[in-house]
Amino acid sequence: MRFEAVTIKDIAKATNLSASTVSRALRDSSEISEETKRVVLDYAEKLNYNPNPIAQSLKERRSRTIGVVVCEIANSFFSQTINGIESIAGNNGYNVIISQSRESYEKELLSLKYLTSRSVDGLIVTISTETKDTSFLQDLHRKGMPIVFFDRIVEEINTHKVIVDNFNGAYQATEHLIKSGCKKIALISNDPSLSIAKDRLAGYQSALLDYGIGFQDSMVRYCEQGGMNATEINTAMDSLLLGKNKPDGIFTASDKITSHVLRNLHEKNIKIPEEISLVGFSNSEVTDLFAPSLTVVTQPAFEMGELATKLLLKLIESKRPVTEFETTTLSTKLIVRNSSNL
Amino acid sequence: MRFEAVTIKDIAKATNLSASTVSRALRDSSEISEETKRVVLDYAEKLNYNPNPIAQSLKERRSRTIGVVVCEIANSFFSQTINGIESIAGNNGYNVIISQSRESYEKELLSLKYLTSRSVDGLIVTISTETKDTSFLQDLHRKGMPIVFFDRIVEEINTHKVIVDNFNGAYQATEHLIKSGCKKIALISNDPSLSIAKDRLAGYQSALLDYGIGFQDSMVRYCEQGGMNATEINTAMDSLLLGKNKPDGIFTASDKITSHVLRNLHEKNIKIPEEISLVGFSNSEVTDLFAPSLTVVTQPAFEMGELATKLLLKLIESKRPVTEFETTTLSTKLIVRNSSNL
DNA sequence: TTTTTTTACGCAATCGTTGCCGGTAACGAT
DNA sequence: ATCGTTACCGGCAACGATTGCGTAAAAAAA
Repeated sequence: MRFEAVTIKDIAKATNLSASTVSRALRDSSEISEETKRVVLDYAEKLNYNPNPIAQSLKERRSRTIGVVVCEIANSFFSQTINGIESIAGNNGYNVIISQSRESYEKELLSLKYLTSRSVDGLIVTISTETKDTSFLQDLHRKGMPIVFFDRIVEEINTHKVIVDNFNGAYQATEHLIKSGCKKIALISNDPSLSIAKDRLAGYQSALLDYGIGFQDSMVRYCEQGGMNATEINTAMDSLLLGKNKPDGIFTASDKITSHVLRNLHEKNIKIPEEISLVGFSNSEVTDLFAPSLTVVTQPAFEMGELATKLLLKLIESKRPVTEFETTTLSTKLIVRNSSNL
Repeated sequence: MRFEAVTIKDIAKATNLSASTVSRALRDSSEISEETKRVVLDYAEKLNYNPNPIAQSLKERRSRTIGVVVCEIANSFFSQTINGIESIAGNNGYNVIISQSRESYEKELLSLKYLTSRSVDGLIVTISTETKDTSFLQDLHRKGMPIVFFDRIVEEINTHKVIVDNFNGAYQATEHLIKSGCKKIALISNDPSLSIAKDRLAGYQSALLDYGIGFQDSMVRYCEQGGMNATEINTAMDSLLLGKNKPDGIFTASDKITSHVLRNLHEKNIKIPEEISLVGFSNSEVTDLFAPSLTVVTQPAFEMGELATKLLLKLIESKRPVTEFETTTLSTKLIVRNSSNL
């Protein structure tokens, strides 16, 4: 079944004018008499005419569509970002196609190929935890595809980027654990190849150093799949807790990891914060309801989405090739609750 | 800046063939010699040619795009549904444009107008809590736009629908509360004009009846904004708890309402389940981590999305107007945890 | 009245792709 | 030598909207 829309030709036939005149009348050209404009506009109104965006896209060689590649929609941080993206895009007449990588390099590549073959005008991307090879993105970038990275950025590609101060967010979280009395603080993070993982590790290390606690590699666990499956995190937890150097505080570096770790601690009947304090990155809106309520580092996800989109639109709508790029760093926020109380 | 793609004409020029021959060679037509095909395909491969979907859309008068209108992406139930939608759509070469109503009739209308003006081939819709007037949707449907409803369906429009057995889900939840010893069970639900609210109310009433507990209107509260703001729910809770007939069990009929009610009970320092038991619809993946862990009714959101998309594609790709429509009802699942323990 | 300017509109091409028709060369059959 | 067939390929038109260019008619200037 097909939905037949009104075209400019329908209006032309009905008004006994040419398509060009109708087009110009609709776009309020000065070459058309007021009289004719009124006739055309009235008729267009009556028939509920809408210009066919596909035809316009073909003519203008642009789709007014931006592609977004995130790891997972059903993740508070990303869904909030998408909210921000859609709000700005919508206000500027752009639509958004979202694609998920599910932390898989292969799916990410497929997503990117799909989006570019759908001729998007630009891309907003956060790379998957598996991604080591960014040559496809580099190719796209070289060929002139506007790209903005957020969250997990690709350092070697020079374009606009939107991130939070991951170093400082991690520093504050670790510092908070230290001030809460923790002496042996573990870090459970994403794959260390990710930009965010690097920065958060650095912040964690720096805080330990500043407070005279030595950094130990044995206190750090990396989740190569970014916490997509619980097993990975449970393994990390097991090895961490069964060792001789049992931590009294855990800093988790992502949304998924945080909730999985909390679940694991529950299963092990470990008291929080009495035995182990827990602080994690999380943008979930219900961490205050957790048992115990979670001390979290939150990111301004919505603003990040807005900003990334504004930057992308600037790239897309720029007349000449852009060579000056900016990396915007927003602030995280530490919300202290009961999983880390003194 | 613009991203210039390779076109059929580029290949035609380079191979000294006509555009039509190239087109046919690429589509493996029998009218083209194997020789020519190889030349064309090799060249296309080398240049990384992709057919321009916009031009194809214009030619074929279809966009291979489906529009989705949900209330909020950042809601577990809907993001899981979107997952299902994207998976089926992607596998069939369709892309998905998502639009949010944020429970506002006005935004819903704007979303629908936007999507249809972007010439989507079909729509997957769940209506907002504010929506009373569905004439716009009816118009679209009458004009032949394929539409599939899920979750909050529009009864008066005859098309495919995907829902869960809301009656039974509510019945089970209420029954469970009764069997847990609750005598005075409150219901906090969405606006009663919504199909799901009606069905869940009916299931709740029926369970009360079956177990010899009279239904009292005073035990029911409706949230006209669907729990988009906490105030509305807090007001409902205040009036419910301050009355002489204080409930000993609460059944919440949506994701958002459930977590807001839990938060409200915490603020009031009410012990769960000792003072009040709580059971609610929720598709959040972390309700097991709540304090206390929540007894919930979950919906197979992903499958609903998949199914809705399959049905929509069937509508879109049907040669003749479809007149026979089906309403598929999936099952909910009651997961008993500590917010309602005996 | 004649010439110039202005007004208002149509024609045709374009974007990339594809369906339809037509054309040509090669080859075998008559 | 002529005809018919087959295999291959090119040209044209169209999808819907836009735009440069051309032009008839009306208005203004001469």
